[in-house]
Amino acid sequence: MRQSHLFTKTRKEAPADEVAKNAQLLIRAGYVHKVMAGVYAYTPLGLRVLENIKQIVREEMNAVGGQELIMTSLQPKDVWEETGRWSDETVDVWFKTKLQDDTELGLAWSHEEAIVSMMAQYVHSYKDLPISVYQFQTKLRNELRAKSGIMRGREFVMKDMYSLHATKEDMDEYYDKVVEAYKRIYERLGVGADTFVTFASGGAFTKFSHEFQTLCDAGEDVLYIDKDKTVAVNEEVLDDAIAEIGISKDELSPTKTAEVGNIFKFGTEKGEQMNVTFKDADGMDKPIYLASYGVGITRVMGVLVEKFGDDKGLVWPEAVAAYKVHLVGLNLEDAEIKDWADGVYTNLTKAGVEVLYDDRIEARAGEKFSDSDLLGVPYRVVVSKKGKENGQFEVVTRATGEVRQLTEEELFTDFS
RNA sequence: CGGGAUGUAGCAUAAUGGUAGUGUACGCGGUUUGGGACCGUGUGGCCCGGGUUCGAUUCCCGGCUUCCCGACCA
Repeated sequence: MRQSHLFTKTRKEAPADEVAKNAQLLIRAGYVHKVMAGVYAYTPLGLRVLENIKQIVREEMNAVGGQELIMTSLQPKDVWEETGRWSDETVDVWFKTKLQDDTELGLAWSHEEAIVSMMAQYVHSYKDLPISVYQFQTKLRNELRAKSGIMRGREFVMKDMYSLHATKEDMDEYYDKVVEAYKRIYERLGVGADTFVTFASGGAFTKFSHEFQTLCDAGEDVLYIDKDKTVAVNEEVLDDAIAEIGISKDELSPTKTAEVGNIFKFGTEKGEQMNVTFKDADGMDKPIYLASYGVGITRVMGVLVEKFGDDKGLVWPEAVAAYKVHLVGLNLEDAEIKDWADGVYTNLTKAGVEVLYDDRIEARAGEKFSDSDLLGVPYRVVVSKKGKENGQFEVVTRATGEVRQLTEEELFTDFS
């Protein structure tokens, strides 16, 4: 991508109304555009990051047999009434609307009921199970208070997977597999060492529910963690947990974390409420077992910004960066240098390297370097008159600041 | 939803009961050219409604917006 073609521009100052680091940096660098409180558009750079995160999640979900689909944002009322979750008293984040004939509709804040309702048409026998389906969907939640930039919005992208089983054993076994898949996801996203699986709190499903919490100052949760990071307990269940584990509270220290995943087992609850059953080997009707598994894709993006961003701007883990290489062209007013830089860009791209090429002729070096730091692309490769003369490229690793001088051959070996 | 703030140009800000200044960004001209350089010049603005007043961006009332704290958060 030629930077001169990007419609987004970097800016020196963040809007005064953004306090969250993630929103400040993402807006300054041109990855997101704020539309209203808790609602952000993803511009081309931001979308690429989002898609990269999704792809990692997608690969891991596929690896445990998940089949991707996409449900709808418009939800019929009756399906949610079957489980008692249409009521605003029970679910206070509903956006509701009406068809022109006054039929009430809900805008999906989650999809358990939607999935189960759909699956009633496809699941008839124990031979049809298990089934695991997932989607990336925009969830709409009428939060009383949006906050923390893209980490808690009213509209956000979530990966939600649902697994249906004939038996509790099968569900439990699959659930454990997904826990491992989730660990791989966070590992690949670069936050594996800082992410903990904890018992979730609240509701009737506490003991069947787990959260994935990543250390993050901007998070809303508090985890009690021991020195070796082997024990991590959610503050909300602290007293019960330390009693159970037999550990003293003094050995744990509170740390702020952000919830990046939440998984839970419904068991047969939804199947019973919605009368979704299958025939077992004896020909008896049995309610399906259901478990669900969520990852907040946009929130994860925010967490990565919060964790890795520094005073100069964004710092993306290589696995999710919008581009791998930021090719920064200097002295481009010199046609000879420009041709050469263009050639490097073309060849790197042809070699399969994702390159953002700062081909702006009028921008000065200082501005380009500042932009490069702000954009957070993992590797900056400088092409300049100086470099052309000595046949070398300056390669700077954004995260560490490490500087290398590579020949053109080394450059291509390194990056393709 | 309770509490506290907030609203002036694309962005960041200043002053003001008599229609608004600066920085940045943007346009044009010129000098520069490895860390947001400089000179000149130009374009562009008072959240909405009502009230007080000769006159309101300013004061008052209401609304809306955005942010923060709390509550909430399958």
